[in-house]
Amino acid sequence: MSERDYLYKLRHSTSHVMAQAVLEMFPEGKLAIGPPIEDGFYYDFDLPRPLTPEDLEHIEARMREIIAADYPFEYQEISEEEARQLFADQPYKLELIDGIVAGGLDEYGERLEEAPKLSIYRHDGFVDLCRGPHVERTGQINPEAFKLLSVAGAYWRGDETRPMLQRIYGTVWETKEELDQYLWRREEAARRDHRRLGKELDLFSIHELMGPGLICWHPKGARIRRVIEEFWYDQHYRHGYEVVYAPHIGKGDLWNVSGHLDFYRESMYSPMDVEGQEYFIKPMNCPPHILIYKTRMRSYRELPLRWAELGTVYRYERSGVLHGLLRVRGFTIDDAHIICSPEQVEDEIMGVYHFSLEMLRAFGFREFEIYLATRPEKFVGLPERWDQATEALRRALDAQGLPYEVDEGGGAFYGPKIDIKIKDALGRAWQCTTIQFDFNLPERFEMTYIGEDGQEHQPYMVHRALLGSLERFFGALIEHYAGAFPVWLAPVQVRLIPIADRHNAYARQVADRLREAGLRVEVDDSGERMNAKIRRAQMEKIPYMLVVGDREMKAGAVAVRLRTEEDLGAMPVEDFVERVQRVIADKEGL
RNA sequence: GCCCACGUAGCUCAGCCGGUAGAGCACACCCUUGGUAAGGGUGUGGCCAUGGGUUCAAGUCCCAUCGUGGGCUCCA
Repeated sequence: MSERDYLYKLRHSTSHVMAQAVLEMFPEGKLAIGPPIEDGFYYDFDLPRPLTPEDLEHIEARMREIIAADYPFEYQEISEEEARQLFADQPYKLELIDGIVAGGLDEYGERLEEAPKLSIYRHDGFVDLCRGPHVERTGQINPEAFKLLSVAGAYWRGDETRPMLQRIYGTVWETKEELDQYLWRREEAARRDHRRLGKELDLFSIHELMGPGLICWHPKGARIRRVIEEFWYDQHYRHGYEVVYAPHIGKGDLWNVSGHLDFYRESMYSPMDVEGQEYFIKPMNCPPHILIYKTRMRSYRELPLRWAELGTVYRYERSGVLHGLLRVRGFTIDDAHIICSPEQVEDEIMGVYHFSLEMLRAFGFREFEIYLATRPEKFVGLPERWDQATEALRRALDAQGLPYEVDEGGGAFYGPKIDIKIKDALGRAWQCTTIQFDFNLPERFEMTYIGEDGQEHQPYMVHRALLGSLERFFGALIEHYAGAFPVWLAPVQVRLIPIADRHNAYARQVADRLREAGLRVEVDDSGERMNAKIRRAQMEKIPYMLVVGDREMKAGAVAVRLRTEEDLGAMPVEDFVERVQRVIADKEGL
């Protein structure tokens, strides 16, 4: 959203109107910042007491009065002195002024490009330090088209060592219709929330008794996981990978060599004592893969080695960050490590990137956010190697021709990376694919291979996950399809619905035939009426409902109803099998 | 971890100003055998998250803990 956009101005202006209303309620309140954001705006305040939902109603009501009064927004450039005087009792504003004057920092603490300039916006009695731009008058805000949504805690400048402020989120649009549409979108997103669908569709559960962030996969969720895993193994063998398996715990010495105890300890669980030795649950899969590499002398002729593992790891995550399947404490990475020569690394990166998009597309994802994350402040390895590696990643991205953003300083301490994200139902982006260079481990484990020249060389190592983790990817899949999985993934593909009990035997006979053809089938022989059976199958989002009664029994047929409510009428069982097998092979359609 | 809110039957939720717990769905049994989204009846089911406190009396008020949700910070 550009600063020139009307919506940007509208949201920014609404945020000021809200701040005025809040300050009138709490004259001693302190203002932090209040920018427009995607779909709305927020404003951070330091207030004498927590806000309640009722407060939001009062604030909204007062905002409507301010809007109705149609005050003009007035822009004014001021000197540093004037600014300091004006905001003398607003410590956060003073800090902002310090930033702008001293370092040319904007309200987020980011460096400003243009020369620092102090300006304010006024309307009615309210003044705010602000670059603008704004709409001309408060009356331009449609009182029917805004809504305050929630109050949340937020650290001043996003720094957890600074004070916790109260943030009010709001949304505003040009028309009431647009607001209603937005609110409807939010409700729709909540309806397809993977946590809700996971319960409704009996896919997975999380238990207080088990521990937060630990997932139990139910039979139906596990069915889907198995399909994903089988497809994944198949694709990896096709792409020249080998599969390896490694233990889930390892001695402290291993994690010392790898550097995890130095760099990653805060994400690792406390050690367990085994005969006086410390063992740790693995937070990553790389070290054992390297041990496999080091079991013998390696020749350049073997490279590249591509070793994959669906490796389950456990990481400590702060309790507040856990989120359904998307952020958990135990998860299975669809991991692989590519060990290759420096000359091979660019092709390997290219190959992984291509493979990744192929994989994500197979699961129906079409929109991605792609990032190239570069060297962070804290890093290991030589800067020249970083540059070289970053360039290799950049060339791979350019070759594919998809738009990407550069995340400056967002790389891991051991190497630059490419990340691919997909979005969840509420618009939050979640990382799936990550392709990262690793300058650290080959060094630490003294990995070598014998080159064409008969000398020892250190190989390059690329660490990559395509789906990210099976848990997170499953969560994204659930939301993406709102639980109506494509046929190849659906835990139950076909439900047989006998009209009366006398059709049960025929239904079972058909089910046997379908199972023989490799389909996942269930017979609903509950004593319910057909309508109830259909309703139940419909709510379970089963792709095919096969109704069988006297007519079908006589004809050796099935009456096919799709979950889209389309009725295909009766067809011979073999025709149905053929249709479904085609749909499964296509990975789409019904 | 931090801020705020929440935690009542397997699920979704009522439960007033403190006076000993309720609905729908699900589940079990009985009747019904019905052609494309809920047939009817009967019944089972609750340590009101956990532990303290206030009170004659706590699902209800207070505190702590655990868990969940919305955010912040951090990550696959």
